[in-house]
Amino acid sequence: MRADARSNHERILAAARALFASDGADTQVDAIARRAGVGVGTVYRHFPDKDALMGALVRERFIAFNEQLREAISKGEQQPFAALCEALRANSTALAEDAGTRFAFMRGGERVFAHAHDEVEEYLALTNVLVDRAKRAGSVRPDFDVADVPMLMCGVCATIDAGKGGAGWDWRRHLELVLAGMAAAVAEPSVTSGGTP
Amino acid sequence: MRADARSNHERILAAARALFASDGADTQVDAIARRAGVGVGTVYRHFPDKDALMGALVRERFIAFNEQLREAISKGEQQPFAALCEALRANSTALAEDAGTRFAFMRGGERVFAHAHDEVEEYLALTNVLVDRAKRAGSVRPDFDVADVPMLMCGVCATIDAGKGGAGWDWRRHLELVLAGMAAAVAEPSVTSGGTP
DNA sequence: ACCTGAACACCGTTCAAGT
DNA sequence: ACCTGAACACCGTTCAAGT
Repeated sequence: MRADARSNHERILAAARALFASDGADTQVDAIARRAGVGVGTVYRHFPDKDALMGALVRERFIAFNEQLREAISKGEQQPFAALCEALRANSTALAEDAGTRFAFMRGGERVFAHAHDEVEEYLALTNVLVDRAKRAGSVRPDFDVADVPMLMCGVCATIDAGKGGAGWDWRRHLELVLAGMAAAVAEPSVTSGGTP
Repeated sequence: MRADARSNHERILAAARALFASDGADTQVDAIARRAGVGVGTVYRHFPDKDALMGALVRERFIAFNEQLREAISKGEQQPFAALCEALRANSTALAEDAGTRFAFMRGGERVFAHAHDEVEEYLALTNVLVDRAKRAGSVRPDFDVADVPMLMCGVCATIDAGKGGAGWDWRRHLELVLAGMAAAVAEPSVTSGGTP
């Protein structure tokens, strides 16, 4: 790729992240092109459509998530559950600081996540290392599954977004309640008896 | 309101719910009008814009939520935590069966929820009755707050939607983990020490 | 190879004319 | 009072012309 093309590629992504963050659903491709200092056609040369732009943001985020997970894996051998919690806190904090990517997470559908397929697979594999260790140590409920992690994190992400919008919710609280639910604590009879078997 | 106008009003809402459910973000106002058997202008006569249409769906849903809460309040005097859990399960199940309203919940912003302001207030007041009873009974963590309920339910709603879209997530599982986190269980030291104070 | 931006297509919203 | 739908405005995407 030519040097100017690579520079355009990066500037378009940065512009998209900034504008999705500030304008959300009102973000226009024209505005992204203008902010990146290129013509609209150039945006479409680098990213086939708006979904691909959002997909690229999601992909970058998962690459960063995976880096944080690798760090937790290498540092947290002695306290597996604490390591898992710290990794999820680190992931959430990063997401909380990146409203543009959050927009892509929440508003992009399957088509958007498809652009990050490999990175999501790696995310699950790395998370599984942490979950598995914690389960062996007996500090996570035995019926907990790796697939529960993105499910619960999707909920935290929804709270981050809604929380900034006037509702005044605290995603850190949401995350801590979720971590408490993961822990191998003695749940009340009424909880464990009432749910899906 | 004239009888034909009231009938149109209801048919437009039903058409919107059905089309938001099947077409999501691709739902066109023209299509809603066609399905309701009216002209576009009539849609705009009843609902000033698309947000108002979504807001009406949200409003109807909260009215139904509140009915379910009142039922749980009147039936669950003896087992306050079980009553709270049952109410949240009933709310979630209703939402899981109404993809059109879910779309409005997730994609509508503050402007959409503003159309249901009073109903949301009542929802919080009714939920507080259940939470308060359970806290007095010692079965919900003492630091739990009513405002945590919509926050956590927002997460469950995100899972319902994402779960139907190929990810294969089970919102019932999400809800049960959330209920376990609400319970006054003995959390691991590593959880309680690491979060926001 | 890559870039540009005018032109096209699509859809939310309005409003003059109708009952 | 309420309804209709053609017309307008706006924005995602394309593509012929340029470097």
